[in-house]
Amino acid sequence: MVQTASLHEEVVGRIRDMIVEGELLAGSHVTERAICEKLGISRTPLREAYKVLAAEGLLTLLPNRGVVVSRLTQQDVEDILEMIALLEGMAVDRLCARASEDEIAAIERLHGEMVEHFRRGERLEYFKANQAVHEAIVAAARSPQLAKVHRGLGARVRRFRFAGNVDPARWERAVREHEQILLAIKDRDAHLLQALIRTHLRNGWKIVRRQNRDELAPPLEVEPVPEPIGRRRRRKAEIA
Amino acid sequence: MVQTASLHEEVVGRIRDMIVEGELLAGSHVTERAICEKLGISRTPLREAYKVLAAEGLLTLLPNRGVVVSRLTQQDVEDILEMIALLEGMAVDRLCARASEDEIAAIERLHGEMVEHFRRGERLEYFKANQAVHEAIVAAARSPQLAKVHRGLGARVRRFRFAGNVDPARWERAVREHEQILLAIKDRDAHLLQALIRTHLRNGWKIVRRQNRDELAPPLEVEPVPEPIGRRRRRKAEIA
DNA sequence: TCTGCCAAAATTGCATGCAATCGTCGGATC
DNA sequence: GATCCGACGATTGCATGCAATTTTGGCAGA
Repeated sequence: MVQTASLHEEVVGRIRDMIVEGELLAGSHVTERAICEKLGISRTPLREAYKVLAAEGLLTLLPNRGVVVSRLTQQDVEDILEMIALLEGMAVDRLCARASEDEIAAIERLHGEMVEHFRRGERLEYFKANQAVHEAIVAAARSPQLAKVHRGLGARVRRFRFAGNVDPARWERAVREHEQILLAIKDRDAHLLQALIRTHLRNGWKIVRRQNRDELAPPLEVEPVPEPIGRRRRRKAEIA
Repeated sequence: MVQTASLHEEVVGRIRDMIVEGELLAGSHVTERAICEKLGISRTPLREAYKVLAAEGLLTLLPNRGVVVSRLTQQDVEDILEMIALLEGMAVDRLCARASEDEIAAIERLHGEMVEHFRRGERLEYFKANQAVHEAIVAAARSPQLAKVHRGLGARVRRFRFAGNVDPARWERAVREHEQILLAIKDRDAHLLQALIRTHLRNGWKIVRRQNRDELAPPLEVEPVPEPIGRRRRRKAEIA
Protein backbone atom coordinates (compact mmCIF):
# COMPACT_ATOMS: atom_id res chain seq x y z
CA MET A 1 0.00 0.00 0.00
CA VAL A 2 1.39 3.34 -1.01
CA GLN A 3 0.87 5.80 1.79
CA THR A 4 0.17 9.07 0.02
CA ALA A 5 1.98 11.82 1.80
CA SER A 6 0.14 14.77 3.22
CA LEU A 7 0.39 18.00 1.31
CA HIS A 8 3.04 19.55 3.46
CA GLU A 9 5.19 16.45 3.13
CA GLU A 10 5.01 16.65 -0.60
CA VAL A 11 5.95 20.28 -0.38
CA VAL A 12 8.94 19.37 1.77
CA GLY A 13 10.06 16.97 -0.91
CA ARG A 14 9.51 19.45 -3.69
CA ILE A 15 11.46 22.23 -2.02
CA ARG A 16 14.23 19.84 -1.11
CA ASP A 17 14.47 18.84 -4.75
CA MET A 18 14.47 22.47 -5.81
CA ILE A 19 17.41 23.08 -3.52
CA VAL A 20 19.29 19.97 -4.57
CA GLU A 21 18.76 20.66 -8.25
CA GLY A 22 19.93 24.21 -7.88
CA GLU A 23 16.63 25.83 -8.71
CA LEU A 24 16.85 27.58 -5.35
CA LEU A 25 20.34 28.91 -4.83
CA ALA A 26 22.10 28.93 -1.50
CA GLY A 27 21.69 32.25 0.21
CA SER A 28 18.67 33.29 -1.83
CA HIS A 29 15.62 34.65 -0.13
CA VAL A 30 12.51 32.53 -0.62
CA THR A 31 9.26 34.45 -0.26
CA GLU A 32 6.17 32.51 0.66
CA ARG A 33 3.96 33.84 -2.08
CA ALA A 34 6.34 32.89 -4.87
CA ILE A 35 6.44 29.24 -3.83
CA CYS A 36 2.74 29.17 -3.04
CA GLU A 37 1.85 30.24 -6.54
CA LYS A 38 4.45 27.96 -8.08
CA LEU A 39 3.08 24.91 -6.28
CA GLY A 40 -0.53 26.01 -6.25
CA ILE A 41 -0.94 25.71 -2.50
CA SER A 42 -1.78 28.05 0.31
CA ARG A 43 0.63 29.44 2.82
CA THR A 44 -0.18 27.14 5.71
CA PRO A 45 1.31 23.89 4.38
CA LEU A 46 4.20 25.85 2.92
CA ARG A 47 5.02 27.39 6.25
CA GLU A 48 4.89 23.96 7.87
CA ALA A 49 7.29 22.69 5.23
CA TYR A 50 9.60 25.62 5.97
CA LYS A 51 9.80 24.62 9.59
CA VAL A 52 10.66 21.05 8.73
CA LEU A 53 13.34 22.02 6.25
CA ALA A 54 14.76 24.51 8.71
CA ALA A 55 14.94 21.77 11.33
CA GLU A 56 16.79 19.67 8.77
CA GLY A 57 19.19 22.52 8.18
CA LEU A 58 18.38 23.18 4.53
CA LEU A 59 16.63 26.47 5.20
CA THR A 60 17.39 29.20 7.68
CA LEU A 61 14.50 31.06 9.24
CA LEU A 62 14.81 34.79 9.69
CA PRO A 63 12.05 35.80 12.10
CA ASN A 64 9.67 38.24 10.47
CA ARG A 65 11.87 38.30 7.41
CA GLY A 66 11.25 35.00 5.73
CA VAL A 67 13.65 32.20 4.98
CA VAL A 68 16.84 31.83 3.01
CA VAL A 69 18.42 28.71 1.59
CA SER A 70 21.15 27.81 4.06
CA ARG A 71 24.66 28.51 2.96
CA LEU A 72 27.21 25.99 3.98
CA THR A 73 30.85 26.82 4.42
CA GLN A 74 33.53 24.46 3.21
CA GLN A 75 34.05 23.54 6.83
CA ASP A 76 30.35 22.78 7.23
CA VAL A 77 30.36 20.38 4.31
CA GLU A 78 33.56 18.78 5.52
CA ASP A 79 32.10 18.32 9.00
CA ILE A 80 28.92 16.82 7.66
CA LEU A 81 30.83 14.41 5.47
CA GLU A 82 32.94 13.40 8.43
CA MET A 83 29.80 12.73 10.45
CA ILE A 84 28.44 10.67 7.57
CA ALA A 85 31.66 8.69 7.55
CA LEU A 86 31.33 8.04 11.28
CA LEU A 87 27.75 6.89 10.91
CA GLU A 88 28.52 4.66 7.97
CA GLY A 89 31.37 3.25 10.00
CA MET A 90 28.91 2.41 12.74
CA ALA A 91 26.62 0.94 10.12
CA VAL A 92 29.20 -1.42 8.69
CA ASP A 93 30.13 -2.60 12.17
CA ARG A 94 26.58 -3.74 12.71
CA LEU A 95 26.24 -4.96 9.18
CA CYS A 96 29.18 -7.29 9.63
CA ALA A 97 27.82 -8.54 12.90
CA ARG A 98 24.17 -8.90 12.10
CA ALA A 99 23.19 -8.50 8.45
CA SER A 100 21.43 -11.36 6.74
CA GLU A 101 22.77 -12.87 3.56
CA ASP A 102 19.74 -11.46 1.79
CA GLU A 103 20.61 -7.94 2.81
CA ILE A 104 24.16 -8.39 1.59
CA ALA A 105 22.85 -9.82 -1.64
CA ALA A 106 20.64 -6.77 -2.02
CA ILE A 107 23.62 -4.50 -1.59
CA GLU A 108 25.50 -6.50 -4.19
CA ARG A 109 22.63 -6.17 -6.61
CA LEU A 110 22.43 -2.40 -6.16
CA HIS A 111 26.16 -2.23 -6.53
CA GLY A 112 25.88 -4.09 -9.83
CA GLU A 113 23.28 -1.66 -11.11
CA MET A 114 25.49 1.22 -10.10
CA VAL A 115 28.46 -0.22 -11.99
CA GLU A 116 26.24 -0.74 -15.01
CA HIS A 117 25.25 2.91 -14.99
CA PHE A 118 28.90 3.80 -14.75
CA ARG A 119 29.71 1.68 -17.79
CA ARG A 120 27.00 3.41 -19.76
CA GLY A 121 28.13 6.81 -18.58
CA GLU A 122 24.72 7.59 -17.10
CA ARG A 123 25.67 10.16 -14.58
CA LEU A 124 22.36 10.90 -12.90
CA GLU A 125 21.38 7.25 -12.70
CA TYR A 126 24.78 6.39 -11.31
CA PHE A 127 24.45 9.06 -8.68
CA LYS A 128 21.09 7.74 -7.58
CA ALA A 129 22.32 4.16 -7.55
CA ASN A 130 25.32 5.25 -5.53
CA GLN A 131 23.00 6.80 -2.99
CA ALA A 132 20.96 3.64 -2.96
CA VAL A 133 24.04 1.56 -2.18
CA HIS A 134 25.03 3.76 0.72
CA GLU A 135 21.49 3.73 2.04
CA ALA A 136 21.28 -0.04 1.70
CA ILE A 137 24.46 -0.36 3.71
CA VAL A 138 22.97 1.78 6.44
CA ALA A 139 19.68 -0.08 6.23
CA ALA A 140 21.50 -3.38 6.74
CA ALA A 141 22.62 -2.06 10.11
CA ARG A 142 18.95 -2.28 11.10
CA SER A 143 18.87 0.86 13.14
CA PRO A 144 16.03 3.20 12.27
CA GLN A 145 17.61 5.93 14.35
CA LEU A 146 20.92 5.62 12.57
CA ALA A 147 19.20 5.58 9.20
CA LYS A 148 17.25 8.69 10.03
CA VAL A 149 20.24 10.76 11.07
CA HIS A 150 22.24 9.49 8.12
CA ARG A 151 19.46 10.43 5.72
CA GLY A 152 19.18 13.89 7.20
CA LEU A 153 22.87 14.57 6.86
CA GLY A 154 22.92 13.18 3.34
CA ALA A 155 20.18 15.57 2.29
CA ARG A 156 22.18 18.55 3.41
CA VAL A 157 25.16 17.82 1.21
CA ARG A 158 23.54 15.94 -1.66
CA ARG A 159 23.72 18.97 -3.85
CA PHE A 160 27.47 19.30 -3.48
CA ARG A 161 28.15 15.61 -3.86
CA PHE A 162 26.26 15.55 -7.11
CA ALA A 163 28.23 18.46 -8.43
CA GLY A 164 31.40 16.66 -7.39
CA ASN A 165 30.68 13.69 -9.58
CA VAL A 166 31.69 15.29 -12.83
CA ASP A 167 35.39 14.47 -12.80
CA PRO A 168 35.89 11.36 -14.98
CA ALA A 169 39.05 10.20 -13.21
CA ARG A 170 37.38 10.52 -9.83
CA TRP A 171 34.35 8.71 -11.12
CA GLU A 172 36.30 5.69 -12.18
CA ARG A 173 38.22 5.65 -8.97
CA ALA A 174 35.04 5.90 -6.93
CA VAL A 175 33.71 2.84 -8.67
CA ARG A 176 36.90 0.94 -7.87
CA GLU A 177 36.60 1.98 -4.23
CA HIS A 178 33.06 0.67 -4.23
CA GLU A 179 34.27 -2.65 -5.60
CA GLN A 180 36.61 -2.94 -2.65
CA ILE A 181 33.86 -2.00 -0.25
CA LEU A 182 31.59 -4.64 -1.67
CA LEU A 183 34.25 -7.30 -1.29
CA ALA A 184 34.85 -6.30 2.30
CA ILE A 185 31.13 -6.46 2.97
CA LYS A 186 30.93 -9.95 1.59
CA ASP A 187 33.87 -10.89 3.81
CA ARG A 188 32.24 -9.07 6.74
CA ASP A 189 35.56 -7.45 7.42
CA ALA A 190 34.49 -4.58 9.64
CA HIS A 191 37.96 -3.24 10.24
CA LEU A 192 38.80 -3.00 6.56
CA LEU A 193 35.40 -1.51 5.80
CA GLN A 194 35.94 1.29 8.27
CA ALA A 195 39.11 2.31 6.49
CA LEU A 196 37.65 1.93 3.01
CA ILE A 197 34.58 3.98 3.73
CA ARG A 198 36.52 6.69 5.42
CA THR A 199 38.91 6.89 2.47
CA HIS A 200 36.03 6.78 0.00
CA LEU A 201 34.29 9.75 1.54
CA ARG A 202 37.51 11.64 2.03
CA ASN A 203 38.47 11.22 -1.61
CA GLY A 204 35.04 12.30 -2.66
CA TRP A 205 35.30 15.41 -0.57
CA LYS A 206 38.48 16.53 -2.30
CA ILE A 207 36.60 16.68 -5.55
CA VAL A 208 33.54 18.23 -4.02
CA ARG A 209 35.65 20.99 -2.61
CA ARG A 210 37.36 21.66 -5.92
CA GLN A 211 34.17 21.64 -7.93
CA ASN A 212 32.12 23.74 -5.58
CA ARG A 213 34.65 26.33 -4.65
CA ASP A 214 32.42 29.13 -5.88
CA GLU A 215 29.19 27.76 -4.56
CA LEU A 216 30.37 27.26 -1.01
CA ALA A 217 30.49 30.11 1.40
CA PRO A 218 34.04 31.11 2.26
CA PRO A 219 35.25 29.50 5.47
CA LEU A 220 35.91 32.74 7.29
CA GLU A 221 32.57 34.33 6.75
CA VAL A 222 30.93 34.58 10.13
CA GLU A 223 27.30 34.69 9.17
CA PRO A 224 26.01 35.06 5.64
CA VAL A 225 22.65 36.23 6.95
CA PRO A 226 21.85 39.85 6.20
CA GLU A 227 21.75 41.85 9.40
CA PRO A 228 18.55 43.62 10.33
CA ILE A 229 18.66 47.35 9.95
CA GLY A 230 16.71 48.27 13.01
CA ARG A 231 16.96 46.56 16.35
CA ARG A 232 14.58 43.74 17.03
CA ARG A 233 11.73 44.49 19.35
CA ARG A 234 10.15 42.17 21.84
CA ARG A 235 7.07 40.33 20.84
CA LYS A 236 4.14 41.07 23.03
CA ALA A 237 2.53 37.65 22.75
CA GLU A 238 3.39 35.35 25.62
CA ILE A 239 2.43 31.77 26.08
CA ALA A 240 0.63 30.87 29.26
CA MET B 1 20.84 41.45 22.68
CA VAL B 2 18.34 38.80 23.58
CA GLN B 3 16.62 37.54 20.47
CA THR B 4 13.11 36.76 21.59
CA ALA B 5 11.95 33.58 19.95
CA SER B 6 8.88 33.48 17.80
CA LEU B 7 5.79 31.93 19.25
CA HIS B 8 6.17 28.60 17.55
CA GLU B 9 9.75 28.31 18.77
CA GLU B 10 8.64 28.88 22.33
CA VAL B 11 6.02 26.24 21.84
CA VAL B 12 8.66 23.83 20.57
CA GLY B 13 10.63 24.42 23.73
CA ARG B 14 7.61 24.01 25.95
CA ILE B 15 6.50 20.76 24.41
CA ARG B 16 10.05 19.44 24.46
CA ASP B 17 10.18 20.18 28.18
CA MET B 18 6.83 18.53 28.71
CA ILE B 19 8.17 15.40 27.07
CA VAL B 20 11.46 15.45 28.93
CA GLU B 21 9.78 16.04 32.26
CA GLY B 22 7.35 13.23 31.69
CA GLU B 23 4.26 15.39 31.53
CA LEU B 24 3.61 13.88 28.12
CA LEU B 25 4.21 10.15 28.22
CA ALA B 26 5.78 8.21 25.41
CA GLY B 27 3.14 6.68 23.19
CA SER B 28 0.40 9.02 24.35
CA HIS B 29 -1.78 10.75 21.82
CA VAL B 30 -1.50 14.53 21.90
CA THR B 31 -4.54 16.35 20.57
CA GLU B 32 -4.12 19.84 19.25
CA ARG B 33 -6.89 21.43 21.23
CA ALA B 34 -5.62 20.20 24.57
CA ILE B 35 -2.22 21.79 24.08
CA CYS B 36 -3.69 24.89 22.50
CA GLU B 37 -5.80 25.59 25.54
CA LYS B 38 -3.02 24.69 27.91
CA LEU B 39 -0.62 27.14 26.28
CA GLY B 40 -3.23 29.69 25.28
CA ILE B 41 -2.30 29.72 21.62
CA SER B 42 -4.06 28.92 18.39
CA ARG B 43 -3.57 25.82 16.32
CA THR B 44 -1.31 27.30 13.66
CA PRO B 45 1.87 27.79 15.72
CA LEU B 46 1.19 24.53 17.51
CA ARG B 47 1.00 22.62 14.27
CA GLU B 48 4.25 24.23 13.15
CA ALA B 49 5.84 23.15 16.41
CA TYR B 50 4.58 19.63 15.84
CA LYS B 51 6.35 19.47 12.51
CA VAL B 52 9.62 20.61 14.02
CA LEU B 53 9.45 18.15 16.89
CA ALA B 54 8.54 15.38 14.50
CA ALA B 55 11.58 16.24 12.39
CA GLU B 56 13.64 16.01 15.58
CA GLY B 57 12.14 12.63 16.29
CA LEU B 58 10.38 13.47 19.54
CA LEU B 59 6.92 13.26 18.04
CA THR B 60 5.50 10.92 15.45
CA LEU B 61 2.95 12.29 13.02
CA LEU B 62 0.01 10.09 12.13
CA PRO B 63 -1.58 11.66 9.04
CA ASN B 64 -5.14 12.73 9.78
CA ARG B 65 -4.88 11.19 13.20
CA GLY B 66 -2.73 13.59 15.13
CA VAL B 67 0.60 12.99 16.79
CA VAL B 68 1.92 10.69 19.46
CA VAL B 69 4.99 11.07 21.61
CA SER B 70 7.59 8.85 19.99
CA ARG B 71 8.32 5.62 21.76
CA LEU B 72 11.89 4.51 21.71
CA THR B 73 12.94 0.91 21.98
CA GLN B 74 15.92 -0.09 24.07
CA GLN B 75 17.75 -0.55 20.83
CA ASP B 76 16.80 2.96 19.70
CA VAL B 77 18.22 4.51 22.84
CA GLU B 78 21.33 2.42 22.59
CA ASP B 79 21.83 3.42 18.97
CA ILE B 80 21.35 7.09 19.76
CA LEU B 81 23.82 6.93 22.63
CA GLU B 82 26.32 5.23 20.37
CA MET B 83 25.91 7.99 17.81
CA ILE B 84 26.39 10.56 20.55
CA ALA B 85 29.56 8.77 21.54
CA LEU B 86 30.80 8.90 17.95
CA LEU B 87 30.05 12.59 17.66
CA GLU B 88 31.66 13.42 20.97
CA GLY B 89 34.64 11.40 19.84
CA MET B 90 34.85 13.56 16.75
CA ALA B 91 34.47 16.61 18.96
CA VAL B 92 37.35 15.75 21.24
CA ASP B 93 39.57 15.07 18.25
CA ARG B 94 39.05 18.61 17.09
CA LEU B 95 39.13 19.97 20.58
CA CYS B 96 42.59 18.54 21.11
CA ALA B 97 43.77 19.91 17.80
CA ARG B 98 42.21 23.34 17.82
CA ALA B 99 40.60 24.44 21.07
CA SER B 100 41.85 27.61 22.70
CA GLU B 101 43.03 27.62 26.29
CA ASP B 102 40.03 29.76 27.12
CA GLU B 103 37.66 27.12 25.87
CA ILE B 104 39.39 24.45 27.90
CA ALA B 105 39.30 26.71 30.93
CA ALA B 106 35.57 27.15 30.39
CA ILE B 107 35.10 23.40 30.35
CA GLU B 108 37.10 23.11 33.54
CA ARG B 109 34.94 25.74 35.18
CA LEU B 110 31.72 23.97 34.21
CA HIS B 111 33.21 20.73 35.39
CA GLY B 112 33.94 22.33 38.75
CA GLU B 113 30.37 23.53 39.08
CA MET B 114 29.15 20.07 38.23
CA VAL B 115 31.32 18.49 40.91
CA GLU B 116 30.08 21.03 43.40
CA HIS B 117 26.48 20.07 42.67
CA PHE B 118 27.46 16.46 43.13
CA ARG B 119 28.98 17.21 46.54
CA ARG B 120 25.80 18.93 47.60
CA GLY B 121 23.67 16.12 46.26
CA GLU B 122 21.76 18.48 43.97
CA ARG B 123 20.55 16.05 41.41
CA LEU B 124 18.78 18.30 38.95
CA GLU B 125 21.50 20.94 39.01
CA TYR B 126 24.12 18.25 38.55
CA PHE B 127 22.26 16.89 35.58
CA LYS B 128 22.09 20.29 33.94
CA ALA B 129 25.74 21.01 34.65
CA ASN B 130 26.64 17.61 33.24
CA GLN B 131 24.81 18.51 30.05
CA ALA B 132 26.60 21.83 29.99
CA VAL B 133 29.98 20.11 30.20
CA HIS B 134 29.21 17.80 27.32
CA GLU B 135 27.90 20.68 25.26
CA ALA B 136 30.93 22.77 26.05
CA ILE B 137 33.15 19.94 24.85
CA VAL B 138 31.24 19.81 21.59
CA ALA B 139 31.26 23.59 21.31
CA ALA B 140 35.04 23.59 21.66
CA ALA B 141 35.19 21.54 18.47
CA ARG B 142 33.92 24.67 16.73
CA SER B 143 31.65 22.92 14.32
CA PRO B 144 28.12 24.31 14.22
CA GLN B 145 26.98 21.32 12.20
CA LEU B 146 28.37 18.86 14.70
CA ALA B 147 26.86 20.80 17.57
CA LYS B 148 23.47 20.84 15.93
CA VAL B 149 23.32 17.10 15.32
CA HIS B 150 24.66 16.39 18.78
CA ARG B 151 22.05 18.62 20.36
CA GLY B 152 19.27 16.96 18.41
CA LEU B 153 20.32 13.50 19.48
CA GLY B 154 20.75 14.61 23.06
CA ALA B 155 17.20 15.92 23.16
CA ARG B 156 15.81 12.57 22.14
CA VAL B 157 17.33 10.67 25.01
CA ARG B 158 17.54 13.35 27.67
CA ARG B 159 14.52 11.99 29.45
CA PHE B 160 16.05 8.57 29.86
CA ARG B 161 19.44 9.85 30.88
CA PHE B 162 17.91 11.90 33.62
CA ALA B 163 16.02 8.94 34.94
CA GLY B 164 19.27 6.98 34.86
CA ASN B 165 20.99 9.34 37.23
CA VAL B 166 19.34 8.13 40.39
CA ASP B 167 21.75 5.34 41.28
CA PRO B 168 24.17 6.74 43.91
CA ALA B 169 27.00 4.38 43.04
CA ARG B 170 26.72 5.21 39.37
CA TRP B 171 26.57 8.87 40.17
CA GLU B 172 29.83 8.84 42.05
CA ARG B 173 31.46 6.79 39.39
CA ALA B 174 30.25 9.12 36.66
CA VAL B 175 31.88 12.02 38.46
CA ARG B 176 35.15 10.11 38.65
CA GLU B 177 34.94 9.39 34.94
CA HIS B 178 34.42 13.07 34.32
CA GLU B 179 37.52 13.84 36.35
CA GLN B 180 39.52 11.60 34.06
CA ILE B 181 37.98 13.18 31.01
CA LEU B 182 38.88 16.63 32.22
CA LEU B 183 42.47 15.61 32.79
CA ALA B 184 42.70 14.14 29.31
CA ILE B 185 41.26 17.32 27.87
CA LYS B 186 43.87 19.41 29.62
CA ASP B 187 46.52 17.06 28.26
CA ARG B 188 44.86 17.18 24.84
CA ASP B 189 45.16 13.43 24.70
CA ALA B 190 42.70 12.64 21.93
CA HIS B 191 43.28 8.91 21.96
CA LEU B 192 42.65 8.55 25.66
CA LEU B 193 39.64 10.83 25.44
CA GLN B 194 38.02 8.67 22.80
CA ALA B 195 38.21 5.67 25.09
CA LEU B 196 37.08 7.56 28.18
CA ILE B 197 34.06 9.09 26.52
CA ARG B 198 33.02 5.84 24.98
CA THR B 199 33.28 4.11 28.32
CA HIS B 200 31.50 6.94 30.08
CA LEU B 201 28.49 6.76 27.81
CA ARG B 202 28.47 3.00 27.81
CA ASN B 203 28.46 2.85 31.61
CA GLY B 204 25.69 5.41 31.71
CA TRP B 205 23.64 3.35 29.33
CA LYS B 206 23.76 0.30 31.55
CA ILE B 207 22.01 2.25 34.27
CA VAL B 208 19.63 3.93 31.88
CA ARG B 209 18.54 0.55 30.63
CA ARG B 210 18.00 -0.79 34.10
CA GLN B 211 16.08 2.22 35.35
CA ASN B 212 13.89 2.64 32.32
CA ARG B 213 13.04 -0.94 31.64
CA ASP B 214 9.33 -0.25 31.97
CA GLU B 215 9.32 3.04 30.17
CA LEU B 216 11.10 1.82 27.07
CA ALA B 217 9.24 -0.01 24.38
CA PRO B 218 10.24 -3.67 24.21
CA PRO B 219 12.93 -4.33 21.65
CA LEU B 220 10.93 -6.69 19.54
CA GLU B 221 7.89 -4.54 19.05
CA VAL B 222 7.71 -3.74 15.37
CA GLU B 223 5.74 -0.54 15.44
CA PRO B 224 4.17 0.92 18.56
CA VAL B 225 1.87 3.05 16.45
CA PRO B 226 -1.79 2.08 16.69
CA GLU B 227 -2.99 0.71 13.40
CA PRO B 228 -5.78 2.50 11.57
CA ILE B 229 -9.11 0.74 11.62
CA GLY B 230 -10.15 1.46 8.09
CA ARG B 231 -7.83 1.53 5.11
CA ARG B 232 -6.28 4.81 4.22
CA ARG B 233 -7.75 6.58 1.24
CA ARG B 234 -5.94 8.69 -1.27
CA ARG B 235 -5.92 12.38 -0.83
CA LYS B 236 -7.42 14.23 -3.70
CA ALA B 237 -5.32 17.40 -3.43
CA GLU B 238 -2.33 17.43 -5.74
CA ILE B 239 0.36 20.02 -5.96
CA ALA B 240 1.00 21.57 -9.33
C1' DT C 1 -23.26 -11.66 22.66
C1' DC C 2 -20.90 -10.51 18.66
C1' DT C 3 -20.41 -8.43 14.13
C1' DG C 4 -21.24 -5.12 10.57
C1' DC C 5 -22.83 -0.73 9.26
C1' DC C 6 -24.27 4.06 9.38
C1' DA C 7 -24.65 8.64 11.27
C1' DA C 8 -23.00 12.13 14.55
C1' DA C 9 -19.19 14.10 16.96
C1' DA C 10 -14.48 15.03 17.27
C1' DT C 11 -10.25 15.97 15.10
C1' DT C 12 -7.18 17.05 11.56
C1' DG C 13 -5.75 19.48 6.98
C1' DC C 14 -5.80 23.41 4.50
C1' DA C 15 -7.34 28.20 3.05
C1' DT C 16 -8.11 32.76 4.17
C1' DG C 17 -8.20 37.12 6.89
C1' DC C 18 -6.25 40.42 9.95
C1' DA C 19 -2.71 42.45 12.74
C1' DA C 20 2.25 43.19 13.39
C1' DT C 21 6.67 43.79 11.45
C1' DC C 22 9.98 44.86 7.92
C1' DG C 23 11.94 47.32 3.89
C1' DT C 24 11.68 51.31 1.06
C1' DC C 25 10.97 55.76 -0.54
C1' DG C 26 10.14 60.64 -0.14
C1' DG C 27 10.70 64.74 2.40
C1' DA C 28 12.34 67.66 6.13
C1' DT C 29 16.27 69.18 8.78
C1' DC C 30 21.02 70.13 9.71
C1' DG D 1 24.88 66.81 0.22
C1' DA D 2 24.13 63.71 4.03
C1' DT D 3 21.23 62.07 7.70
C1' DC D 4 17.18 61.31 10.10
C1' DC D 5 12.25 60.55 10.21
C1' DG D 6 7.69 58.93 8.93
C1' DA D 7 4.34 56.90 5.93
C1' DC D 8 3.33 53.42 2.59
C1' DG D 9 3.59 48.86 0.40
C1' DA D 10 5.14 44.23 0.99
C1' DT D 11 5.77 40.29 3.81
C1' DT D 12 5.42 37.52 7.74
C1' DG D 13 2.96 35.69 12.17
C1' DC D 14 -0.99 34.10 14.02
C1' DA D 15 -6.13 33.26 14.45
C1' DT D 16 -10.13 31.54 12.59
C1' DG D 17 -13.27 29.07 9.38
C1' DC D 18 -14.51 25.37 6.42
C1' DA D 19 -13.98 20.90 4.27
C1' DA D 20 -12.29 16.20 4.74
C1' DT D 21 -11.12 12.35 7.51
C1' DT D 22 -11.25 9.62 11.54
C1' DT D 23 -13.40 7.98 15.58
C1' DT D 24 -17.26 6.85 18.33
C1' DG D 25 -21.72 5.40 19.55
C1' DG D 26 -25.75 3.07 18.57
C1' DC D 27 -28.64 -0.05 16.23
C1' DA D 28 -29.99 -3.91 13.36
C1' DG D 29 -29.12 -8.58 12.19
C1' DA D 30 -27.02 -13.02 12.85
